[in-house]
Amino acid sequence: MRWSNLFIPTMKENPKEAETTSHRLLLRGGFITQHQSGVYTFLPLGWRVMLKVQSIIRDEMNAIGGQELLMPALTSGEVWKQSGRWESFGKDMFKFEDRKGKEVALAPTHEEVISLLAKDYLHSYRDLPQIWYQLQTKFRDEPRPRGGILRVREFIMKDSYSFDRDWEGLERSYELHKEAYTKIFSRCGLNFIIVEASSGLMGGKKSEEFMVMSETGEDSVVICEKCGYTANTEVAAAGLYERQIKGPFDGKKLVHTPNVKTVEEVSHFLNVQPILIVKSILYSSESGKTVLVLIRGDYEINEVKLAKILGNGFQLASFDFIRNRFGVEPGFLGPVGIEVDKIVADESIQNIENFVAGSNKTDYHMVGLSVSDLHIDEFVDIRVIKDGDLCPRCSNPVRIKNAIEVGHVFQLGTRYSESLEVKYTDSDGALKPIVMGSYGIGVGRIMAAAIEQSSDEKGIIWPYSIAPYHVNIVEINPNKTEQTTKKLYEKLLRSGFETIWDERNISAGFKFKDAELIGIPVNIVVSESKITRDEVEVQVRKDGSRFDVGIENVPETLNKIIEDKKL
RNA sequence: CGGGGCGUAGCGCAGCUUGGUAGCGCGCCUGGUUCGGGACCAGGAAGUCGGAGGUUCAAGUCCUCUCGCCCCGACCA
Repeated sequence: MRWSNLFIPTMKENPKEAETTSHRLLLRGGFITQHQSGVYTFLPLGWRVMLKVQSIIRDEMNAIGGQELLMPALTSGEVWKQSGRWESFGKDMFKFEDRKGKEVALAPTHEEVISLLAKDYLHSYRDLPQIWYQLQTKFRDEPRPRGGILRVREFIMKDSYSFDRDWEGLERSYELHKEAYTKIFSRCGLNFIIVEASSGLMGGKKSEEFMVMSETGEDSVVICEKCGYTANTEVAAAGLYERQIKGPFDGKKLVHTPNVKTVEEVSHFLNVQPILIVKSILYSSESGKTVLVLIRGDYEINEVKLAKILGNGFQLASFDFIRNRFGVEPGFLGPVGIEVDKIVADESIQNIENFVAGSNKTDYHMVGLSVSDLHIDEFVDIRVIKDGDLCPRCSNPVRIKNAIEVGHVFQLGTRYSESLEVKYTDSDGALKPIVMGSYGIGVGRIMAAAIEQSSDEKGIIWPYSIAPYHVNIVEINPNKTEQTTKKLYEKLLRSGFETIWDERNISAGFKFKDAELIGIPVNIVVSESKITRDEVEVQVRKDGSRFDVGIENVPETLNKIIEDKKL
């Protein structure tokens, strides 16, 4: 298409609301525009990228036997109540009433809907396995949308679901998805890693995430460069240093620490490192059971790990609960002499001696304590792994980096088939729950991640596979070279290159800036001087290289450049 | 939900302290000159100053309330 007919509203100046690279460049390049917090319109250029990504996804999903369908976004509240997620999603789900007063919800995901679909149609082991997928808009009322298109409230997701006879079947469907995902993200030009993950609200057993390393990512992952262990820090096991650390205190005693509550405050007040302070954190269950959790002051509690140990139903106790039950201000809670049902301690406590803890008396701490004073029932790993901690597999110090989650695969097992009674008759005549998997890809996140990973100060550098167009013809003197340029343009189209032709009557510099901003992989400069020698200039966006090419040989040369430079 | 910041022309901003006819740059429109790195000259259009209420002779500016957007953090005692 001719640029003068295209709708590409580029901006010279940075919109002030955009901080991350992808957000800024998508807005400036005229790819997206914001409608409200966390809700965007994809403008023609942006939508072309989205369509390309979706096309790659369809391609690879179909290749593993996936069948595309489309479920409703407007769902009945009833189905969520059946699975119990009406409550657990809570405010993250957009819920409202229709005119008859019936509760409905905009689907944040589709496990319930598809499970009920499977329940209606899959009755025999002969119907299994199945892989069904859709590309559809999801709605989640995120407390805080951020990073432009990275965390939004309305977004397009590819979600697929597998239905198998047994766990072995699920394992196969799961592996097929991992292979398909690997191809999808590779074809989209992303560098990614697969990490162990938490299954969170989805429920189920095994789960892994596909992560694109990026400073702007909201997730943090652990990477061991020695043995290759990778995991989301939400679930990463933490290795432990053997060395012992001793405090400076002269015997066990109570010290006056008026209004000194946090680890940081205690550390300053007593002039002792955080590592020598034991934090005491109280969890309580609805039935009134209490567990005191101890952790070293330099660590934080990993709620995911803790939930596995305590079981569901335990929550961080409120300040008032602590005051009423123990008659002490929360900041001075401690293990010595406290009456709780259980005391659980992180393993890291074993490595310290002669340390500080709360005293259960407001405005006082105990110093000079050792592990044997604490009456610990159980030592466990409940800490959030830190940069430099030891790898749980090989004890090499690990690194922690930010990442963007672009895909997530779950082995759901029978989480939904049990609660929604999705059962089939097996060959032995027995009624069994279908074993399910669930697999998601954020389409918009692929687009954003590609930019986070590939851009420069001039603009976006699209991977060829998802670029909105392949080639942009920059025509320097439109009124003098039109006939030749038109021929070139048409030849490129016939050769299969998605081409735009910038014949706008504006200065050359303007065209170059726009071209670089929107990141088309190849620019072809047509100028009067080179035309007289039957040549044009080919510019590669990725590395800035330029070649004078005979006008007749352009398509062949482009194919060669695309291959040589791995665009 | 807690903290911080910002709403003035399509975009980026000034004006608010100390109330007195709404401004700048870019973009847009018309005409002309340019034409390989966001051109130049001349002329022009465009703003309920986020919204409501109040104080005042007079409010973009002061007061109250409210809506929206961005960033940081979310029970770690």
